[in-house]
Amino acid sequence: MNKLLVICGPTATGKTSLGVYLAKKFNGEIISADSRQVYKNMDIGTGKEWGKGVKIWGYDLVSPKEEFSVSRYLKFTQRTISDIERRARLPILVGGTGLYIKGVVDGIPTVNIPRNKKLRQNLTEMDTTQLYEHLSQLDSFKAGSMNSSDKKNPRRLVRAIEVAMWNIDNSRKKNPHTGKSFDTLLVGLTAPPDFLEKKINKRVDDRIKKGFEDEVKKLTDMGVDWNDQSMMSLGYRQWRDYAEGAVDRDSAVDEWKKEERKYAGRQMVWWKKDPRINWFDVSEAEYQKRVEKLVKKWYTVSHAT
RNA sequence: GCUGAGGUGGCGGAGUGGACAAACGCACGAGACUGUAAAUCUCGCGGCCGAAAGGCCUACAUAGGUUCGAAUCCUGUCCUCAGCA
Repeated sequence: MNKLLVICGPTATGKTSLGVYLAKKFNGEIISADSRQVYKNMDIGTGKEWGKGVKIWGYDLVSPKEEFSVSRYLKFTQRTISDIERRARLPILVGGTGLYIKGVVDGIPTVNIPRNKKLRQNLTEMDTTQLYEHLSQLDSFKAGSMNSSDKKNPRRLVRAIEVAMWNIDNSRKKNPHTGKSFDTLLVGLTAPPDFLEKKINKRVDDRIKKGFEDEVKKLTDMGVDWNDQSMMSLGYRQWRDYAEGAVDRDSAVDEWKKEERKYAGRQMVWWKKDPRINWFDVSEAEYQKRVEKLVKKWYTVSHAT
């Protein structure tokens, strides 16, 4: 079975650095699993790290005016991973977008069911109760299996309806995306909250120093709308309030840092229930060596199979 | 010193006699997650008991008072801010 190394964990834990380090040791190439680095012209704010002597795939896939999705991401990774394997190198998936990693590692069965714009348009008027009611009529099983949070989440309800409609219209066809199975090693990076907070704050300050403000200006100048999916990213989104004069610069920066911290928390909620992840605390000395040891063991053992 | 406004939970801020442990927002905590995922959404958030229903206690600067009943009315005290001296 082909190998896939995954490095996940909350923002600002140094995933890419570790990825680069391991790529050099194990003849690997990195694939970014980051839903924001896919946008062109958003370099500083999303923390792209070029030129580290290792090939990094997954940056600059689309224009920031475009819509992106897990589906597109998975199509991209399928191609790219095959390509890396063909060259007999190790694919290293590195990133903080849990759903994207899940898609690659475990597959998402309904991912190839396309969006239905017309349907979505028609559904915008409905509130969550009505949406849920509607879903129940189309697919009572799905409706019944939703948890109390998703039942009140319009976005999820709309998609569930979309999937249900598709299934009705295409009952013959099967369109499963099971994903390819890999011999996967999952490495997770964490840090104590106060350590992480300092790192986050510093990183935000660095990004501003590197010219984040100009980057945002270029984006709006080239016609990217504040409401575009890409601009809903951390930092850009908080910058809007400053750019529009609603808040002063310092508050925007503080807000950005705060949201970044909250995001790290959400990321941990996603991963901490996955027992397959091997966790490492990046505030501990020599952690990279210990990861390397683990990877080495996995790398050599599976080669024999 | 005088006059006016005001002191509510970690914060902002509602409430002006009963449905108040106190709207709403923020922060905080816990979670969800199958084509927007750096997105979106849910729950909790004075204390104690309880699985829950619910119960008990302490609370709206502070000390008293009026009332069946007060964060809401009255009085004293202490603070804060604004205007005048």
